[in-house]
Amino acid sequence: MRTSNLLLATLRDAPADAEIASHRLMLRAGMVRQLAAGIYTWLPLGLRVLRKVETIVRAEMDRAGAQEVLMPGVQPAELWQESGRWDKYGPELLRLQDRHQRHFCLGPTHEEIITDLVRREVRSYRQLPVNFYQIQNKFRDEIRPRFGIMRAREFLMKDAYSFHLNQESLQETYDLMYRTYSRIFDRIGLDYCAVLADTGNIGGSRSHEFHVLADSGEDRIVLTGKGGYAANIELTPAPAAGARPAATAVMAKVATAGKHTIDEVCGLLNTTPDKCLKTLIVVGKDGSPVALVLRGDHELNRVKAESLPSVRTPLAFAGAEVVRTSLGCSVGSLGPRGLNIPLYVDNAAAGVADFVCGANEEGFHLTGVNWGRDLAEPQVTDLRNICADEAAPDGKPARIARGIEVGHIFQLGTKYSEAMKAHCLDEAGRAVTLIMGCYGIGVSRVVAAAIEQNHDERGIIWPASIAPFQVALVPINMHKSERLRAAVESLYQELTAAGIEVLVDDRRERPGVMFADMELLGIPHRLVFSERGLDAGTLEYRTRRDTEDRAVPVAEALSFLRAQLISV
RNA sequence: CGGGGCAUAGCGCAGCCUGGUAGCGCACCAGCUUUGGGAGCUGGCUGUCGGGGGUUCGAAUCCCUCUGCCCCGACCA
Repeated sequence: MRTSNLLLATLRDAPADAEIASHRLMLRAGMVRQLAAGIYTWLPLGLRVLRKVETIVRAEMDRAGAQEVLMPGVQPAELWQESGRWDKYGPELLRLQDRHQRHFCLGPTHEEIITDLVRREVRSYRQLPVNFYQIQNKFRDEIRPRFGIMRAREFLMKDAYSFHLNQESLQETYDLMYRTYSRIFDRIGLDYCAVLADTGNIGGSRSHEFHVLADSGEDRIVLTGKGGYAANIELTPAPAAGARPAATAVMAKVATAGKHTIDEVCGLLNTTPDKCLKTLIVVGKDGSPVALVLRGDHELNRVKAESLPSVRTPLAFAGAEVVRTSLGCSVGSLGPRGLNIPLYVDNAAAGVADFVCGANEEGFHLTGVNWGRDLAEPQVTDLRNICADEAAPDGKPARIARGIEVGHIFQLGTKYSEAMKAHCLDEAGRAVTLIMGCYGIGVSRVVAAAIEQNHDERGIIWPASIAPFQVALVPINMHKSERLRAAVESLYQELTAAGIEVLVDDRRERPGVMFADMELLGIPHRLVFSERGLDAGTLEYRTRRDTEDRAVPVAEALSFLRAQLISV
């Protein structure tokens, strides 16, 4: 490819609203352009990368015996009503009507469609197990699309669905997919890990997420080292508290006017957050408030809270108004003592003696409060996120890292097959409900995640596996030298014939501009042509990560590059 | 959805408070000079100032309204 024939839409400045590195760089490098909130056009350069990821994913899925299909993006409401998700999915499901006022949605995922297909086409156990996959755009009307391609509303996903006669068969395919995903992310060359995960909206039992480790990740994962515990923090149990110390203080009410935050109250009362309890009011199943009590230095875990029977899903905090009218004071003065609403207390909060908490009276807190003496022994549960260095379930200290979820595999069980009556006959001729697994990879997100993990101040540094081009040829002042033009052209033909993807910068630009653009694009290898070099019979070579040039004899350029392409 | 912010040329921004008929940098086009790390000079193009309504002799500027985009959203519970 020649830059004269490529939409090289590089920008010196990124739009002001691009927050994270991958978003800025994808815009600056001319990979994508935003059309609407969370909706992007892929430009030629970006599409090359996206296709690279897709190709690797497809090859490994095929290798694992999965069969590719392509399902519709627009899906009839009937199937979603049949599975029960038409009502449960919520506003993330973009619904629309056709000219006959029939209801449809844009597919955020395809369990219903594949289950419908399989119940029609698969009749016998002899056809099982099967695993169908597709690589297709999905649409999820996210509350808040952000970070560019990372959390877009329309995005490219590989989704696969497997069907089985029994749990053992599902487990086999699940394990195979686990290995396949590992191969995929190994091949792409990302620093990733697989962790135990919550099943969320899709449903099912066992599941693993694959995370690319990066500080900009929206998820937090708990790790205890190689081969140890690895899970999303959402479902990592926090360790139980030790025995509660004996009460020593006398309960007292103190004026704390104007002090609402844990830190403010600690400052005033000369204590620390771990001696304070905070009381969060969330919306209950029936709409009435429910109190959750945590230690002042701990964080509420959303998934754990949502698993409480009397808490409404999705978790929502009660509004300030509701709190004031139903509980008689503002949120900064709440405490568990004397609250006559359902009260759930975190393990750690239940283990504190002589604690500080709000008095449920505007401008007052209580000190020296003790469970079982000043208020009833609490109903104890695990409500919080585990903290760094606390004991993980395997007993080792937890390390907490940030991750970008790029893959997720689930054992769905019979959630969809039962609701949609997907059966087939077993060896004895009995109708058996199929058992399902499902396996997703955010293909477009992988592109963004790769950039998050591989960039510097000058631009993107692509892993070779997904770079849009392997080699950039940069001629200096080519318009002045026919000899130089001929040398570039000759090597370009030679490399192309050898199957190497080359981008020749044939623009009549100054060297600085070409260097800067090629580095922004993140092309792994660069060869610079100059009159000076040709006089010496050499080209200058450097990789995207180098800062020094190496002289390479023109005649050896091809063999040299071949060797480099293998080693890098 | 709640809270906040922004909307002026392709991108980044100023002008708005205090109303007087739109500007800067980059990009783009032409020419000349340059040519090893985002060149210099000269000349040029580019705007329904997000849409609609109102106030006014006059609105980018003040008021109302709609739309779009962005940020934040337990840790004040």
